[in-house]
Amino acid sequence: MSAASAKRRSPCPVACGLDLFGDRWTLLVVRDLMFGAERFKDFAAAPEGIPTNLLADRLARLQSAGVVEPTAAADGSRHPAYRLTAKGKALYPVLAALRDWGLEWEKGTRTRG
Amino acid sequence: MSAASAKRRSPCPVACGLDLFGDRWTLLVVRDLMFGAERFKDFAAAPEGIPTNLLADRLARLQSAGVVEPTAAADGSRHPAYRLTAKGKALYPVLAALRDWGLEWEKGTRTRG
DNA sequence: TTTCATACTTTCAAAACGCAAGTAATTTAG
DNA sequence: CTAAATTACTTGCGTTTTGAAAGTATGAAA
Repeated sequence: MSAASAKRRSPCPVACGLDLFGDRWTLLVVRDLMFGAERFKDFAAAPEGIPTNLLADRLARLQSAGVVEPTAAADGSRHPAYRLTAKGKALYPVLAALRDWGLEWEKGTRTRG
Repeated sequence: MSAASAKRRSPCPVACGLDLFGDRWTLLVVRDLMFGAERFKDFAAAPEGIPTNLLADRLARLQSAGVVEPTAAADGSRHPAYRLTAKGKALYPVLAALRDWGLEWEKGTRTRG
C-alpha cells in the first residue's frame, strides 16, 4: 500500500481532497499562489493573517503533496520562492466554485479588483 | 455589523467559505446529503467514520448557516431528518470540482457505483 | 413491555491552533 | 564594508478542537 493511501480515510476523491485541504488555511495559500504570490512574506501579508508557523507547515505539506514546488524568485532574490505545479493549478475550478458560492450566498464577500 | 461578518477573517468569498467548510468533515456531510442521506445514522454510516460528537456539531453548524434544514424523514419515522437548502444545493459545483480533482490527481480514488 | 435502534451528550487525552518571541540568513542603507 | 532592517522561518506555550469511547434518553419493534 502506498504512503498516501495508508492514511486515507476512504477512496472517495472528496474525502481524499479534504485530507489535504480540509482546514482553514491551505486553500488560501493556494489562492494566493494563483494570484501570483511566491514568497513567504507574500502569503503572510494576506488579509486573513495566517500565523507564520502554520504558513511554514502548510507550504511544506503542499510541497510534499506535489501541489507546490520551489522555484527561483521572479525578482532574482535568493529567498525561497514557491509556485503551483500542474497538480496545483488544477485546483483552479475548486477555488472558482468556492468563490462563486461565497459571492452568491455570503453577503458582503467580494473579489478584489 | 452582522453576526456572520463579525467573525469573518476577510471579505474574500473563499476565506468566508472556509470559515464554514474548512475542516475535514463538514463537506463530507454535505456530500452525503447530496447522495440522499437524511438521518443521523446515515451520516454516521459513511465509510470515513465521523465521530458522533463531531457529526452532531457539524449538523448544528450547517443548520445555523442555512445550508441544512430539518425535515420529515422520508420513511415517516419521527426521528430527526435533514436536507439541503437551496444554499446547500448550490454547493454542488464545489463538491464536483473537488471530486474531479481528486479523481484526476489522487491515485486510487473512485466514485461509488 | 422489554428489547433494540437511534440520536445524541459527556468525558478526556492527544493533537492542532494561534499568538508571541526568538533566531539565522538575506538585503539594504550608509 | 558594516550596521540596520527585512525575510523566513522555529520555538514555547496556553487554548481550542479533535477523536475515541462510553453513557443516556427517546423512538421503534417484537
